[in-house]
Amino acid sequence: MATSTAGGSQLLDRAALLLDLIADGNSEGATLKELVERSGLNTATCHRILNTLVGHRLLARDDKRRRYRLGAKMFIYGARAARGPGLISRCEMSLSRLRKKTGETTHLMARHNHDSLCLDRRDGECVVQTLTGSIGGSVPLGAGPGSIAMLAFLEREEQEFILRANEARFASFRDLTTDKVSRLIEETRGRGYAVDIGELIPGIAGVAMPIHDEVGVPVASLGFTFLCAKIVPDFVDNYAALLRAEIDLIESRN
Amino acid sequence: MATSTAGGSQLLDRAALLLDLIADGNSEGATLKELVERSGLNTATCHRILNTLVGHRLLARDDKRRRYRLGAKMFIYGARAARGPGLISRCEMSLSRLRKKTGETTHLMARHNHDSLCLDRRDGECVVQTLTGSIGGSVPLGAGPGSIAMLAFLEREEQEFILRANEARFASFRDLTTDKVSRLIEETRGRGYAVDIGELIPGIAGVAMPIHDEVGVPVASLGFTFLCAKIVPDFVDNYAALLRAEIDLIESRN
DNA sequence: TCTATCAATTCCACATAGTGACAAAACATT
DNA sequence: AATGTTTTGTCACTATGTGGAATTGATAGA
Repeated sequence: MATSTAGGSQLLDRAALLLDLIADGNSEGATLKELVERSGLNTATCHRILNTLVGHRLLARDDKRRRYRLGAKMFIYGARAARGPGLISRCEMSLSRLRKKTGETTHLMARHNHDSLCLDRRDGECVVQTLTGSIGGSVPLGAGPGSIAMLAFLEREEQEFILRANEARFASFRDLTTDKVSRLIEETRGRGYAVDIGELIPGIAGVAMPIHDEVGVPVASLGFTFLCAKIVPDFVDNYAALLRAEIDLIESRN
Repeated sequence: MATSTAGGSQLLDRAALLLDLIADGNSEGATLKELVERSGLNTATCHRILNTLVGHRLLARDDKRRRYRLGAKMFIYGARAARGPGLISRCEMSLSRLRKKTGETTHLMARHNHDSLCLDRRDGECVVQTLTGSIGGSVPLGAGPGSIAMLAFLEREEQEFILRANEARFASFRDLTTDKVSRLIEETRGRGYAVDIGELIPGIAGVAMPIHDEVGVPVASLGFTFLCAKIVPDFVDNYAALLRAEIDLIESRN
């Protein structure tokens, strides 16, 4: 998970760790006890840090003060960050253009630890079921083309680590196994983009391509979700070409 | 600004303060020097904290490492928080319903320090110019109905403080002065919701109503933006009734 | 190209701020 | 009433974070 900032400051590192643990919690909200266990911190220390974060509204307490979750400040910072010159605003136009050109549902996914998370999307003309649902939804890295597109271009070592970590979670997806994901990774590497045709959700297909940061690490992906029924020869290639063009544009602004 | 958590932890308090200062920076990005001045921290200390936050990707450095802005984690936390049982997801349905019933642009605004910020919105059938633009945009508290709706129901003392703080910034809005805002506040208090008919942007009107938290403090507002030309008798009242109904629903879930 | 200036970064000795063990009160859940 | 969990406190210790000063790095002007 590489939560070690080395020359950082202990308290801040711990606070950041707790924020991450809480953000990771699949179901929303983590209890003190869980956080103590997962972070390895002393109960008193953990509680003190959480309290301070709640005080600053970076976290919020719920259910009659028994569970911690991300706080109101996070909405605000998130919204603010989205406006700044970050990923989301750099991809905004691309999403809209892709949506307009094709009429399909388009999305921007980003990586967060072992998950792939929907940062932004444009809904298509016909409503299709997507893995992540709307903004904020997440799936284990490895499930779905948007997710594979990122995973495929990570370092081998990291890939394997993530595959092992997510192994159990793949079970809840149709026919998904570590082996299958490995195969998809190879295909995606060869092809340059990820494709899924009705494998995860019957009748639903997806194409996605990774976005790399300045140093070449894949940090996000741009993709389409559409109905398998629409596919005709060259259909997928054409969509991939559209993605390629937008991503070239996005990456050129790095 | 009440950034004192009293029994908090110094380092965390400072880090939270810096995050806020950076998020507040109207133009994106703040330099170390600015942050040192505005926070009153020692340069070295400030630098160390910022570095650690950058290490955790809560902040990001730009322009060849010369400016700090909100980092990638903020997108992620923001997106995650939006999904949880917070304001955004509690209002999601309401926004969509309001948009559907009226065909107008609807938005959810929240308060952040002295600003009012667009957390979510649904675009209407005809594109209208709005004060805040899309998600993440902000205006000084006092400008625009979505903003007045919140300001009007704050404590008097706080209102006055904010008015004084924002005085200079009102100048960049059409005909806006502290006096005028005060007048609008009174009207809004009496009426229960805020209305602007072509005053800030010629030809554009807005209605907005505050959302209160568990203890009755206004934390957000729900509103419409539409063309003045559409207005007929009872038009605004009808829209206000729609807002009222949705907000009752939202607040009942507190 | 060289120099002056201001900003950003690194260093380091010191004291404060945060730690964790323990205990006990306040809540929840059964 | 009994159990388990969360919250609040106290306290001695020292690792942690602090800030002054020095170093390095950028920018602009000559």
